[in-house]
Amino acid sequence: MPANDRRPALGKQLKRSFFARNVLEVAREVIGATLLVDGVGGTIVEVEAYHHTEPAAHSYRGPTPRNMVMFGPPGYLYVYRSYGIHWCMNFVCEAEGSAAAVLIRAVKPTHRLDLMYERRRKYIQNLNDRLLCSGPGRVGEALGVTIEHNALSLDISPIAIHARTEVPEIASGVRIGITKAAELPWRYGVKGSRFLSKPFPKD
DNA sequence: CTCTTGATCTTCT
DNA sequence: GAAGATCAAGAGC
Repeated sequence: MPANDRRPALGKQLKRSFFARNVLEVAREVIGATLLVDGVGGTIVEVEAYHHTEPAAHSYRGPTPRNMVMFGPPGYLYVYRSYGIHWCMNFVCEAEGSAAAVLIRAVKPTHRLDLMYERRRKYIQNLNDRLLCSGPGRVGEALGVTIEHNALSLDISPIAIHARTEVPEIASGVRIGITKAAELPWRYGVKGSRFLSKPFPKD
């Protein structure tokens, strides 16, 4: 088994207060953490940061029914519908009113792959480990996240996030699929991971 | 490998 | 009416 594929030890479970600081710091530090929803999930390998001061964020134009969780306190889950099809998950960060969040873009599956395969088979025929959670929509489907999970606390069941026990080598780059504030290098990930939604340049 | 298209929810123009 | 923090399938090279 490649060293890259070991299941890392679980660190202490992160509390809501972990998210009450700069969204870029949180984005870097959750890389390598283990995200579980009802015991299903794995290692976070790719995220992006968003903040209400830049136009790519859903919160840029102020609160709406969809994004209001972003304007609330940090340490909660913001779930939104993407392209009318997918459910994408974010960790709300900083402070009430900051409307900052970290989008979970890719996870290396380590826990309950059986359930992930069962869920993802509904959307794709030729499935493999790499296709389970390598993209924000895929993460939502594999982990069984829907609008029902919107505004749930990040430190209370069914959600658990465990701190990393080793610090991976982190790559950063521009965010994917946006046209506004496209120059900000607010995408972070595990350098060279095969579970990224897309490689980083020079990976 | 790249390109195109359909899926169809929320928000903005 | 159009665009968007996306994904999968199919065509073509």
